[in-house]
Amino acid sequence: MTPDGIERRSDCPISFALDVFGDRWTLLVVRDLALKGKRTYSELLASDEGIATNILADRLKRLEELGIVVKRRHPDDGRQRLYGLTDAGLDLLPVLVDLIVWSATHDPQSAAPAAFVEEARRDRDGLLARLRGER
Amino acid sequence: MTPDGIERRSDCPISFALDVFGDRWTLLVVRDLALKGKRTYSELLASDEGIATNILADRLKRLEELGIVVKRRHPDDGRQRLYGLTDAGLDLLPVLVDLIVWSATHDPQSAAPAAFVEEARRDRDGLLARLRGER
DNA sequence: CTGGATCCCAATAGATACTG
DNA sequence: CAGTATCTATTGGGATCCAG
Repeated sequence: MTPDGIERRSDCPISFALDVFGDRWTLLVVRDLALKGKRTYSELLASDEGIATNILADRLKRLEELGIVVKRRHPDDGRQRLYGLTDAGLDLLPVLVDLIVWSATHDPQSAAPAAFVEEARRDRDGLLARLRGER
Repeated sequence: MTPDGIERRSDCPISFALDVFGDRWTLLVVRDLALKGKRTYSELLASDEGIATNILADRLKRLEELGIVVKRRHPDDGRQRLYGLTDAGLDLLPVLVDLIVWSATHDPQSAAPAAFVEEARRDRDGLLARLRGER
């Protein structure tokens, strides 16, 4: 156990990334914040994959502790919280784009948007800059 | 359940990728084959992270079924098997490189090789081409 | 010997019911 | 609405067994 709360299995950077994202839900939360414009707990809870509420709460807390997500109060409605990505979270956009391209290429049933994939292949840097700017 | 044995939680390509790689071990096996030059079961078993033998056997079987890994007999020693990546496996190199860069940037205790990370930032395409060629 | 398969059991993840 | 509690299912570590 280290100061940031991650149990490192080795000093390999890929291993560290898997200690953070190596489960079936964490990166889906990041996806919803990074690419789907979701901001509130209920929006995140209504994912297509049907994330359970305890899992969502756990992952949001963990991502917040890791400095990947920030939680704020809604300026108008004090009950609501707004979730967003930090710079460290936005830096995951390359990983998300790579995963989309890989799945589009190798999943026989891929439903990845063709225009997005084509742009990712042709002008990856431009796409990433645009996605980052949209936040 | 689909023909390829993956249970899709949705038709999202990121979700599909996580259905395949969303655990703490699968991508470590890919890493050892893609970047560490490991080829045999015993070499893979001796990872820094201490993968258990049942987990390694399970992940190799799964990756083979998914067309990401190929298993052959050793030409000289019939007892040994040689594992390697298919093209679909090599196409994960971008993901691995992105994860290394992300960890190098955001892990306060990162031990990522500085020269590798610098090259990934400066000439990502060149690095990927070279890594692919080395296999 | 290498490359697994199997089993037991502990630990963790996750679905569902419930609460402030 | 935004979580917590509880209960169950799955994963994984470690030992052992087995086949070529």
